[in-house]
Amino acid sequence: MPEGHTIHRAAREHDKIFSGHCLSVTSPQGRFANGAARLDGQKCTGVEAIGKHLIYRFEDGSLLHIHLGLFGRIRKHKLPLRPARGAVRVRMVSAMDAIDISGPTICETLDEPGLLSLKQRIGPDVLRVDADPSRAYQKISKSRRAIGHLIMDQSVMAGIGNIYRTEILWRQRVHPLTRGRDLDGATLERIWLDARNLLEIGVKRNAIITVESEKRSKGRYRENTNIFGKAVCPSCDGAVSKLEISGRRVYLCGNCQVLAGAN
DNA sequence: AGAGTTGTTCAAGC
DNA sequence: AGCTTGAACAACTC
Repeated sequence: MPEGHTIHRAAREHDKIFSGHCLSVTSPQGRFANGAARLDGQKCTGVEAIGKHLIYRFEDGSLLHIHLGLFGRIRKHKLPLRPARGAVRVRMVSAMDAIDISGPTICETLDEPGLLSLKQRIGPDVLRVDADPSRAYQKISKSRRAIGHLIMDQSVMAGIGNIYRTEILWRQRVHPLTRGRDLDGATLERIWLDARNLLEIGVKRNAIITVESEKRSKGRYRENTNIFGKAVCPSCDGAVSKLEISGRRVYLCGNCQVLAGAN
């Protein structure tokens, strides 16, 4: 489920509803919720997203570290609560609100040094105001690997997942197989800014929306993309082709996206 | 029912 | 060293 926007949206929402409140923290399915018992009954002091990682802080200094992986989900519930449905690993309940977390690949308590090492191995996060994109630009311009790989590599820059990768490169007319070192600084900056722009829209809308003029459909959240999962390029009407990069599918338009520096 | 998936890490081999 | 590949894991949808 999650690209970076999902996690940042959750962090903002959970910070609002949980900060300053005592939480009941339980682990209905036991497995995985390493250290959860120690958090039970404590006051939450803040929630933060770092790339696709979520950090909940508690008053005794404990940190709960969550990564949803490919299948993890967070569901918000109304009180009174019903018993957890499905494989819920952690449930957090305040006087007003509750969430269930299912399927995380990481669910553990962390100390400050652990958080520091997490922050150090993650690249600048496009959704964080304290991000330093030049760290990403430097890595990319030294690499001969495909830009389609690099922008989704969380140690290069954090937040982009498989759908945004396709959409950003199409919007910026960059061929996903272009080597990092063959892209100029201006292009890298366009990629960064577009990523931030799109993910921020994702946070607000709770959906991946990458098309320019979207009619605000009432009711349901709906994903709306240009070429991800599409057969025809909306810009030139040419056929969309498919590639695999970093083991995941990438869509591209061979007319619109230029392979720079091929030689 | 079985394949597919908005992710990541690790190990082994080149 | 850097890059690639494959496996493992997770929970749900169609």
